[in-house]
Amino acid sequence: MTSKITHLHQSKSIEVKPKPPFNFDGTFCKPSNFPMPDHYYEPGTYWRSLRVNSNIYGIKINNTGRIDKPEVLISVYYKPGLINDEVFNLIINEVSFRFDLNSDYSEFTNKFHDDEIIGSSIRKLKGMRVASPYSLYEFLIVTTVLQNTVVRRSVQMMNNLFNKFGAQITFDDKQVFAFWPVEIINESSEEELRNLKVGYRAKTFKRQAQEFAEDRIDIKYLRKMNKTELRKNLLKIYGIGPATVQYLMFEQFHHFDICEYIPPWEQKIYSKLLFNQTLVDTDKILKKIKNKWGKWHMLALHYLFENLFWIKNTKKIEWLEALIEL
DNA sequence: CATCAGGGCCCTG
DNA sequence: CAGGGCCCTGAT
Repeated sequence: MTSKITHLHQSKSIEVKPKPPFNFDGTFCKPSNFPMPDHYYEPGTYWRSLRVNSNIYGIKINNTGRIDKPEVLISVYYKPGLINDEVFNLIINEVSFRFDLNSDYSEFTNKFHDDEIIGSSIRKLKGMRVASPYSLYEFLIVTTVLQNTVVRRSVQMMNNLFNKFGAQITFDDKQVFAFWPVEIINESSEEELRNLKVGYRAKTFKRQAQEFAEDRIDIKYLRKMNKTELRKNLLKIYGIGPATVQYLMFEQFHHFDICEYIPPWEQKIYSKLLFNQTLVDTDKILKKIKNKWGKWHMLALHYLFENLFWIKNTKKIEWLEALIEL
């Protein structure tokens, strides 16, 4: 509850050149995601907190290039003494990985530039990366608060967690929350967590924190695994089922061809977007996306999905409003 | 007022 | 492999 704010004054920057095409705003702003207090975005600039082991850094990313001539300036803000070349490089590499800056999306965007369904999404978001700014542990917090509830409550749970366990930092005139270290949850009681209105998820948080605290999850190892192994190992983690494992493999590990399951909410949206119907059987949806977009089918859905929410930001989409409750 | 579903997953039989 | 239970909250 103590709202101690850490100021980060010093910074070090580096230019990074992603492979073209690269869409800055599509990469750093995901309108379909629910609001999180850990970052701040405005067109062309993105600020967020980043926890590396027991230290917290501020990250600012500026767009200094264009879609076909990409360049970003990544600045790392730190407390005196908490940076050296090794840590700086680690942070830059990690940020590059999480936002998938080093991948080449040109084959995909060229191939489907004029596709009847995703063509307009590609033309608008060409070079948008599949990005997840979180560590694996942090991502599991997000997916857990999403489970079996409405978005409004997910937001409430997330804010309660940040207020109780998070740290606040300010840098470059922006103030954001940072995630807590695993140990804090591991040392808290389930009752303490339940007081944050997370319900039965308290148990999930405890079990997951324990698995991470005991070093039973090796992210380096997971990143090297093939899809089958990865999936099998992720499913071993408590609280991860078919829906979460798919989000993980896609957003965190950048596998673009692993759609085996369509959650009910997305089923409604894809029924409309792909068939212009209210509810189409998930098997039929799966068959169609694999048939049309092959090894890119999940990426294709992402372009379609995010573009829909970009449009929603500027104009009202009646059928979508009905599917999104406040 | 009561009931229920909501962007799943675990556990049991 | 199907189905009940789980915390809570807004909608009905």
